[in-house]
Amino acid sequence: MGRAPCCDKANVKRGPWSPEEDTILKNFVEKHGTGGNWIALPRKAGLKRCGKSCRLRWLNYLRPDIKHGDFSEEEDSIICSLYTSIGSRWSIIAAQLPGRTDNDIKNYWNTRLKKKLLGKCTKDNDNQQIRRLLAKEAAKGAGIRRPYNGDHISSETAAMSASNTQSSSESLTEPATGANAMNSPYDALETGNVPGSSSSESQTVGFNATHGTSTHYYEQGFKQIMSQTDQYSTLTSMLMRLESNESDCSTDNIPSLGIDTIPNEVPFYAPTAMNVKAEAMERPSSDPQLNQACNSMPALWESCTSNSTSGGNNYQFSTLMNEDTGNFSYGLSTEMDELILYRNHASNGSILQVKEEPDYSTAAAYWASQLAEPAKASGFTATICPNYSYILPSSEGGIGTGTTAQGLFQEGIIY
DNA sequence: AACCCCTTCAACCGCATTCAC
DNA sequence: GGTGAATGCGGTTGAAGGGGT
Repeated sequence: MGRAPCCDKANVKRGPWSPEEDTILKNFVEKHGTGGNWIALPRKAGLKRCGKSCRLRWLNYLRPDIKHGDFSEEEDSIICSLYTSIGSRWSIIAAQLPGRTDNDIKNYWNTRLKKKLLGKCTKDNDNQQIRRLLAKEAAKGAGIRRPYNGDHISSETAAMSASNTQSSSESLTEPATGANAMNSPYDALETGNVPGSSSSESQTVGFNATHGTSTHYYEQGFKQIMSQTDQYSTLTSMLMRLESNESDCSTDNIPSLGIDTIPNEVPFYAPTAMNVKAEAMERPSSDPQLNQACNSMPALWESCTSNSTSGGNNYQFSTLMNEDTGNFSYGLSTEMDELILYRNHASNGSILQVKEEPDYSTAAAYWASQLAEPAKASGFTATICPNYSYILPSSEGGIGTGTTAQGLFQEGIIY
């Protein structure tokens, strides 16, 4: 049996609101407020409307601070940026655009903005291009970075939902400051002026958390890392999805969580310059250049992957491609990065079994001694990755979020 | 003038979440 | 803690209007 209707459908008017109805509703709400009860409001106001309909009419049309009319370039950028970061969470996006309603923004995106971006794409590679355009549109606008920096991950949902109360969280539109500030991620890419890349800042990479459970561990670890990225909110939502399905996080079940579809979705290409795509662990790759790299180092690859799945020192050899530049970089990630990935390989299958301390020094040394030269010899450029994340395919057990190159680069090991 | 197609956007619907008891 | 009601949210629908033929 379905849910009981909220009102008597036979006795309520539906369809467009008349000016008279608007006047009645507007006068009533301005005089009495909503009384905290939309269901009872139409009866009190003398309207033959469903309470939900009244609420919608008021919120989307009648309330005094509604802004009608065309969207500005800045608003476009904000929408692009947030859509790229968090997807179709229109109420959160609307909270960043005073006077705009979620319905407005949703309609605007679906009918115009998306087409505007698509119009710039060629027919052959729309998906690739729209991602890049989104990233670039987003990078143009509003300095939206690190949207939830400083908040406990578990409180993200609340912070997002309570969109009007941001006292404890950083405003979405407030530009990043301090070591994390960056005019545009593209700037960093072009200039090599990587935040946190100086020697004095290199020690900030690592994880200071003391560890109880993996949840605590990656909350702390990811918070620290992702506070330096544009992708914090994206990854947070991803992690929360996994957290909510903890008991199902076996290797076999990862695909059922839908995680392996994420890389194809626009929202998971956050508005960074990098759009780094992970090709790691997916051999053979569709990319010949990547295959060449992998094939030139089979022993290393096997060594790394076998170590990774053993539950021991989980160093992961990764080959990352920067979609914007076409350059490749090599990385070596430690357990922090593969928390999601490798917890599935733990002998008992428990996600709580993770190594406590990611060891970037060792990882970096390993890179330097074992991987850097072969990488160089293969003719690949190690691209500086100031802030990035990557998403691994599920073929080897799930997804991971990467900080490998960042850690290594900040250690000053790479070139 | 009539018809068709397309775009826009207000409104609806059903589900999820929150709230009150 | 459980339950039902209220609210919030995002996807979808369909009426209205504009432009082209």
